[in-house]
Amino acid sequence: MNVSDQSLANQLCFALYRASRLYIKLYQQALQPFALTYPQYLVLRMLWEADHQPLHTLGTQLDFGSNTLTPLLRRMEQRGWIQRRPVATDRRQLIIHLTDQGRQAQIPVSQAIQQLTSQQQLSPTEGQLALVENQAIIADLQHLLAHQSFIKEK
Amino acid sequence: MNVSDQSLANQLCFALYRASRLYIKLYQQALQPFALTYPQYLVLRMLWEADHQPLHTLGTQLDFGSNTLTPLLRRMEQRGWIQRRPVATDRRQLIIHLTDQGRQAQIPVSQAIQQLTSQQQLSPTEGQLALVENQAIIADLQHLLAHQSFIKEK
DNA sequence: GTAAACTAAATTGCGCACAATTAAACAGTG
DNA sequence: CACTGTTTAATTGTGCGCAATTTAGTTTAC
Repeated sequence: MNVSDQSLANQLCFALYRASRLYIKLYQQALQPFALTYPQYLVLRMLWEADHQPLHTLGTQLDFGSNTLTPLLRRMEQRGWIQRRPVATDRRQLIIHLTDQGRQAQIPVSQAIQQLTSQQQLSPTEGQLALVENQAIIADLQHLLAHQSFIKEK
Repeated sequence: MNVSDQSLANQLCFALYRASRLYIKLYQQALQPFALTYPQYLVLRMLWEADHQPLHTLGTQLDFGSNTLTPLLRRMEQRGWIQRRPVATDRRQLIIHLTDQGRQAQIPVSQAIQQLTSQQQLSPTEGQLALVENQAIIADLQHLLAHQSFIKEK
């Protein structure tokens, strides 16, 4: 963006911030009966897709560091969704895998989400467009932030 | 959205979540020299626009409750950006107004933000489009959430 | 083979977000 | 005036996010 677009960036950042919080609030309504939070649901979805992932891999996909994931996964283990297992070959790593409870939650949790998201009035076409636009923003910001931290090291 | 769009909603929610976090991370880089956080910057911008606002009004505009604003404003007062004054006519209310430091920060803070956001490669046209799309999502979600809480009360 | 560089998880500390509750003050009604 | 309902801020408790650091383990270079 060029120099005259302060206001656009401000509006866009704020819109993303509000939209994200509202969307998560909607998801939390569906997740509340399961005592799951949105970030925990994200972890479950990753594991439903591919079980037995190292903590590090989950972090890469969700853009979470160990400082976020370690306590989050501890809570999820306490509540019986997952288990955390050390790796024999590399004792730094931790493999996360689903419990039976975690696996069996997939269908009812997905249904609860669907029950709410299906009530959205937004057309799928507009949703698709928003998705593409926001992914472009993500790519742009990732590039910019990577470049910034490169500058900082100098 | 219709029932077949679980995956779209999931992707959209996650994209908003990631984009929001990345954008805020960019803003925090600009705000760090001033020891300001992004939500604190939002409050400052509201007050630069219109000083002497009640806590409640700030909360409405930013979609924050008193449970978020009360400690946030306390920290901002401690750091000299604002002052919190009781109202004579209604002792429940609290008027927030800028200090000299808070007023004088407008130009340097805005410049620091501009310095970073101007480096975005995203075209203003695309930014505009994303803004419009996301505002539609916000409106949709607000409507849906308001309706949901109406159901809950029954 | 071992010192240095690297990698991964955990820890620490702070500041949000937000649900739920409490407490205080105000406004309207009979 | 007392009563009821509403509005507003504050409080409490939980769970992220994330910068910065620490600890432990592994790989690489010499």
